[in-house]
Amino acid sequence: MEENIFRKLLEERGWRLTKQRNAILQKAFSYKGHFDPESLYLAMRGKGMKASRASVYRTLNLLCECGLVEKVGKTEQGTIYEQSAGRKHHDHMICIQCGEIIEFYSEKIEKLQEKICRELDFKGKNHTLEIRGYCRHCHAGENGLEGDSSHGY
Amino acid sequence: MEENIFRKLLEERGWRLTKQRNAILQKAFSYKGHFDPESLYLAMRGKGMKASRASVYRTLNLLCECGLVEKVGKTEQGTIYEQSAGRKHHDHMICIQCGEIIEFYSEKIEKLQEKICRELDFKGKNHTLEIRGYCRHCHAGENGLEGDSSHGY
DNA sequence: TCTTCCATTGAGATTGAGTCTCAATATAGT
DNA sequence: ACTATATTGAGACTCAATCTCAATGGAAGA
Repeated sequence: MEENIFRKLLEERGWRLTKQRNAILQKAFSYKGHFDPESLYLAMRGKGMKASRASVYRTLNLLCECGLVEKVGKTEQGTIYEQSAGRKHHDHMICIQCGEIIEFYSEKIEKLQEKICRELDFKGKNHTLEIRGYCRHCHAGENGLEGDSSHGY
Repeated sequence: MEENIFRKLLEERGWRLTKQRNAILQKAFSYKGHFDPESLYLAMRGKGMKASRASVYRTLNLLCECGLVEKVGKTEQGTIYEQSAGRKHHDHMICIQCGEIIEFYSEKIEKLQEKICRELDFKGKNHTLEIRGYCRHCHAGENGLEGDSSHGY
């Protein structure tokens, strides 16, 4: 039961595992992939478990500090989170048509980043690599119409 | 004079090069590096050239569509832009202590991304790679205290 | 030049994510 | 149970960004 991991991590920092925090925790981990605070909040209202918007945001921040959850990025619709406990690091492709998010991982890219950090004397803590474009389903039939081939794509 | 390039691009789309648009254009291009809409707006108020906040946001969106300017990313303080006309694509390191932004470019990383896109049948349009951490000046003297070495850094 | 038409502007209202406030409530330790 | 402290939640607040709509202004024709 992962709740115990949470409790331990929380207690190490002198935090309490309250009903609300636990509920938010459970809900966050019920998502296999990505989620945003507002959806999580609304989804919880539906069920018996409820917590205020303020608590949802507060708790998500705590979970981030614990390293159980992490911010993937900011979009027009707000911050996107995902659970990170036990998950391997990965990067994202985002379809700008349908919004699909595809995860990928490249050992080579990771290594190259480390190399560049060393070269520039930068102490990297984390990073995000986000490729925006059209997914398999959305670029079917298009003839590469508009724009911006300046990046070599 | 780059203004002519702008005018041509605007006219191609049936847009007018108004005083305000031109002023915003000039101001945006006066930045060598990154800028945000609010700063640009405030900086303009100071000078003779002025435009409303609404026009600044509207015009920056137009400039993005033209490809003259591009969104680098979203931060707590809002969207960061940079001019992209004539500039080579590059990625960013951001110091989470002092906010310094370091630009870098890696041909190898670019190529790897293209390869991964092909493999996953994803039509990449653009991307952002952002490494967060501590710059040369800010990590001096630290002993790698807190956190998150899970990414290999 | 005058007039009509339509794009553009700007002040302020509005939205929406996220944070803050603070009184009420819950919990831990004694 | 009592006290001290942590937490909660409703709603106020902040701030970026967009929207509204009356007023402005430039372009093209009469």
